[in-house]
Amino acid sequence: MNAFDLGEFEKEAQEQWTHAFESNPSKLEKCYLTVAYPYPSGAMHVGHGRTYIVPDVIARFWRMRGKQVLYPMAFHVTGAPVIGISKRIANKDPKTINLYRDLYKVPQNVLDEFADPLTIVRHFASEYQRVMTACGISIDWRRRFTTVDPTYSRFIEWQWKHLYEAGHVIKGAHPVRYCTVDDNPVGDHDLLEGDTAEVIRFTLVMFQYSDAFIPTATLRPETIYGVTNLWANPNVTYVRALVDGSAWIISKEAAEKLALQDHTVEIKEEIAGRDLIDKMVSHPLCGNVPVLPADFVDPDMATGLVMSVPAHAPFDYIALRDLQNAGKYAYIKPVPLIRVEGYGGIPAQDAVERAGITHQMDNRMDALTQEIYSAEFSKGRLFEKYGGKPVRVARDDVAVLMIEKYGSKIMYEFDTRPVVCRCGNRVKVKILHDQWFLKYSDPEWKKQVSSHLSDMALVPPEVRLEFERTVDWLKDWACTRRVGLGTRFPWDPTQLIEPLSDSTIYMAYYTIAHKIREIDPKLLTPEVFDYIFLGKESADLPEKKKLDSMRVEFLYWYPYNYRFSAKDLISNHLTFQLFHHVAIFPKDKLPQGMVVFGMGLLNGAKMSSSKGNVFLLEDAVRDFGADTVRMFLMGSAEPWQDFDWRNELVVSTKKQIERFFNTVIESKDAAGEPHDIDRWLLSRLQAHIERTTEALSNFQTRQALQEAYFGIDTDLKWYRRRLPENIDGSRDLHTLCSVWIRLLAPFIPFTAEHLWKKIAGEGLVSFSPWPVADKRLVNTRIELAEELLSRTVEDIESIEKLIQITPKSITISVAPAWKHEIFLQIANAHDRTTVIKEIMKDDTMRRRGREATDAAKQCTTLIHRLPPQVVESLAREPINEAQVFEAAKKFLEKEFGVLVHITDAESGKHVKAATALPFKPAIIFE
RNA sequence: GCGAGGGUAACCAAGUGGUCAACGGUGAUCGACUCAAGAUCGAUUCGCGCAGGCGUUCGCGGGUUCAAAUCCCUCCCCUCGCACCA
Repeated sequence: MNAFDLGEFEKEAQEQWTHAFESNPSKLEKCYLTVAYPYPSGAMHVGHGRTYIVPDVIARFWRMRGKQVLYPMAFHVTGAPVIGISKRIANKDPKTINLYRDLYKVPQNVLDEFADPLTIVRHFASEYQRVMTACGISIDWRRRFTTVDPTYSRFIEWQWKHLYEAGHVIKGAHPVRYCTVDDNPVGDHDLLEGDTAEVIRFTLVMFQYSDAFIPTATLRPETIYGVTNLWANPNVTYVRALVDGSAWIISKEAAEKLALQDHTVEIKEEIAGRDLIDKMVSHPLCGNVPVLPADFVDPDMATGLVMSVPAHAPFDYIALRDLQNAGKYAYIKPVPLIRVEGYGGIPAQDAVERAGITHQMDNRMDALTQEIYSAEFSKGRLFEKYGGKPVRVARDDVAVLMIEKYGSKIMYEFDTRPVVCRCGNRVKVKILHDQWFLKYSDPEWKKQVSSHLSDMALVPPEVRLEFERTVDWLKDWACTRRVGLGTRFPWDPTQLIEPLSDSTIYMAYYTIAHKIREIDPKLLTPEVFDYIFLGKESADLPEKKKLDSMRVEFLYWYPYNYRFSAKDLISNHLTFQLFHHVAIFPKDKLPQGMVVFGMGLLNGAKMSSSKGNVFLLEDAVRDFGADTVRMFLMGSAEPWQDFDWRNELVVSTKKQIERFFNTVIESKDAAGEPHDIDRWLLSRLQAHIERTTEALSNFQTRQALQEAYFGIDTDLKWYRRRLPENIDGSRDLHTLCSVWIRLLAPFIPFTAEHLWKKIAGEGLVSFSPWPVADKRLVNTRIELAEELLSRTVEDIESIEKLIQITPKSITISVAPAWKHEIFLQIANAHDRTTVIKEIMKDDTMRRRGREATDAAKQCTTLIHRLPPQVVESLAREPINEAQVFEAAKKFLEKEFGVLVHITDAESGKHVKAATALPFKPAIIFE
């Protein structure tokens, strides 16, 4: 059967591969590759395909190079997303139903089961395995697990015991975005609006108002000395509430918020905003000030009341000025308290007037506020009578003073609003207690990670800086959750370990996953894992024999050689796993390298499941064949670059595979005697082998394909052109095919497996030895001769096209010996600018005069234009050009259909002959 | 805003001082084969040129150099990350 049928090849190979990639410790050197396991909440698209195919190509490459390769896979099912999905499906949310039923093509009877979240991940996990297998990904499936397996939970508990004992896990309180309807913290992806909002810490300044307090929130407590009034919104209903037992006047919204931030709040009565206007309030640091009306005061911002510092806040300045322009409160004057370079006595006035702002609603107001805020913070200094400290110092000092002496409290609030939950409710800030953290901020821990990072191999090298910044920047990570799937947190079983935190050292678990299943989870105490992973002996270990065999696995495989993952995981997962590894494992078991992937585009637009802009991997395999999908994904971009899936390109990739297939089928039985051109072909092949090997060693899948496919294909074109008439390919083509199939086997394993059977008879190409370049077959003489010939052919073609006449004959005039001498001298010269003078010192050259200097100049230009390797070879050993052309005379005459003469330029009469240079003969049309 | 990466001909993309008018691939045009279509093969694809050449190009502008897509500076634009989420 010689037909090109990818589907047939796939069936053939799958039968032989069933258990082929199961990998056990052996005498061979190991190579352990791991990729971030998927969260199977939907169908795989071609972007996922690339994520798993890249490591597979690398795995297949190293396997052929004789290493014991481990490439395992598992499924991450802990976390909350699937819970939301199952709820939405149960509630018949049309968008979700559409996604799962129509796009992911989940059968209705399965969809009905999706009310149970675990069913969803189980369903898609088996789909993943099926499609990965269809793509030919060489995974050891015996080691498959999910993160809710009881044995895995025991492993996580063991890990956390160590983290805890090392002081990396701490308990604290923490302000979070919170939805009171869902009764849960709100993540970025759960926000309808306000995803850029940050939680800011405000100081509440407590103004005395008769028997109650009016708290105003500020970021600038030091400006208390310049307060001239408070602002209240006359159209808002405020409340009088008992907050921690004392009476506060605040907005209704504020009462609700404060109740979430460690305060007991009891609303007593409502107070109309207008009833507060013109009332006097006081604070020990600013004395008595009035409450003034302002429509801009937002009851949903902090306490709903604010203090006014017109000298330093542009908003306050304009609001006051507007009231005064209406003839009111003329007695109030801005009170400056900060001196700052670049501004006059009243900075807010200065800035507003300079910007020409006349109106409260001017959209430059925010920028102006920010400008003054920054200027005063970085360069401002309080007046002597207020202590004379720089603002950056005074701000904290005054805040502390207020909290200690004047009853101030802290209130958390967003910097921009509104912030709205997916459920439609306004998000608030809540202080969460009993929240546990991984202390990634710990400088000592960071230092260990940095130090290890500097020893790691990172691909591509540019990501190193990003990793370093991430390690610096990481803060404490909240590592427990209240909802979702996962392992219970050992010190508070009401909480779960957060899903990113349980996925940090699972690469070690793969080494034992297929064996630990045989042990009752109840027996898996921390001591058991201490033995397997750390070699710590202890009494009464169960199932010692099994443990020993797991210890052997771990010691053989670990540490992993490379971890593959998309670049968006640098700032969390990829860095987290380094923290956890350095915390748990000894130095010789720490990760050795990481490869970071780019993103996937579909026809130029970002791939996104939620937007429906995806091409399902299964459909791609069905429509184009697994090898086509693989070769396209590997060849269209290097792994770390973004790739763009476009059907038209995929179609042409399939044609390329077919061309390769046909070439091998046609050539594999060639038996002719080899000619010089065969020697050329094999010589070139050695370079392709070398460069493909180097590219794959560096994870450059695209570069490797350029060499292994297009490089060889181009050579074959020249080869066929040069083959003497009536002569078939030689038996060397068989050698070439054998090499070519193996070079392409990591990329298109199905086709390769099929062809290998045809050419080698038995054995799997997946386990056959990777080709090694044979130096003895490299023949630079022949390569140089062909280079000269093809360049000359190109020249003749371009002249022929230009002058548009059919010549009767073509004469090729090779350069005379003395020009070769000049060429050599220049090529070997250290300083090419002075070499011409050196040449002209020679008598015979000087006698040639101008002719010689011109030739020297032309040679210099030519040398710059030729590839350095060519110049180098020529300099080492010049070739006999006349001989090369004589040998190719028949070929040239066939190519151009006219008589071809070869002459020495000196003996030719034609003026053109004088232009002959080494490696660039004169061409004369007659 | 902060951090990282990037802008190359119709499109994708290689290329980090002279091998560069710029690899390779797509698309397009022409030609061969064919009754025809498809597939396949060959040629062309910045401008000019009836002799292998010249001119102008690598986000914009400026600089360094005998020589710049490549090094330096200003600016413009794009992508990714900025966390309690996989």
